[in-house]
Amino acid sequence: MTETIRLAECEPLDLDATLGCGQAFRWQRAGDRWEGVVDGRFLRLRQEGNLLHYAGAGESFVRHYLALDLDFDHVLGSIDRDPVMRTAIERCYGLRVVRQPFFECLLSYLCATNTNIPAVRRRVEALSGQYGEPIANAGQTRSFPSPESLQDASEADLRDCRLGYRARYARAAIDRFRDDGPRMAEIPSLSHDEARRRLIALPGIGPKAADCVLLYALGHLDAFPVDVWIHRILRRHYLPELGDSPLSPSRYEAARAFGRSRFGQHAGYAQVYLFSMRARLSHEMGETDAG
DNA sequence: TATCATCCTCTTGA
DNA sequence: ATCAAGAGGATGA
Repeated sequence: MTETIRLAECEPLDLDATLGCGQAFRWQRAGDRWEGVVDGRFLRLRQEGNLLHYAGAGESFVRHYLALDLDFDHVLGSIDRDPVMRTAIERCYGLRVVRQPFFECLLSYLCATNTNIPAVRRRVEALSGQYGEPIANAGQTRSFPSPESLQDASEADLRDCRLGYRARYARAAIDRFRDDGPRMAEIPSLSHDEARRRLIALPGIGPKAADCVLLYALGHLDAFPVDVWIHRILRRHYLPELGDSPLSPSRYEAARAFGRSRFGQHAGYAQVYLFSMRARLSHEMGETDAG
């Protein structure tokens, strides 16, 4: 660790919660620090109270990735609307939504359908190991591959990276980046609704994955992804009328709309805080946390 | 328009 | 040790 950021009073951070909550898949705890790859850089981070030690990138890169510029108390204040949320905020205060690279985030959440967090991590690591670029002074660690680096990967190759039936969708999505690159590159600059439509139009990307990309990569903090955990929590604490039938498209939309209207322009932060409390907030029938 | 079976990998429990 | 059951979203019938 070569450099240090002294976190100001208005820049609260809980690094463990932020990197360990399952929003980004390449972080690993190594003793008292975290190691991960972001946008081709091998980052090492360690938090010691209000000191954030870092190496592998410049201060502005680290600040931007961790969204230290965010008006944090304003954001949390805006979602602090009920006792459940208040508890989540108290337990995870300093948890932040990081700013992930678009393509990596898209493929990661394509790999995250119908599966759990550890499996996604293995897929992302396999893709990086096979097709990513080496990084100076990072040992065997490689970057997450670009669309260009993945052009040579066949569907079978992607299956070898444990994608399973998702390999076909991943291959087709990568093809879109090759064949329609400029249009894909527009997505980050579009409005929430328009970007969402374009994302859902991609093979293997449905409403949930699209909402994750909107929130974790495109900066739409009002996105509210609903996975089974959020669905359980909403059912238990907010919307008992959701019942316990599976999450159909209409039910998904109802849950999403509820989250967005209740928590407002930073609903995505509410989602992340609720998700981080999933074990405590959803104990209905001995469910175990898969991630 | 809404359900429902299918896809695959991994974990858990028998 | 081996294997069946189950978890988890997108798709297409």
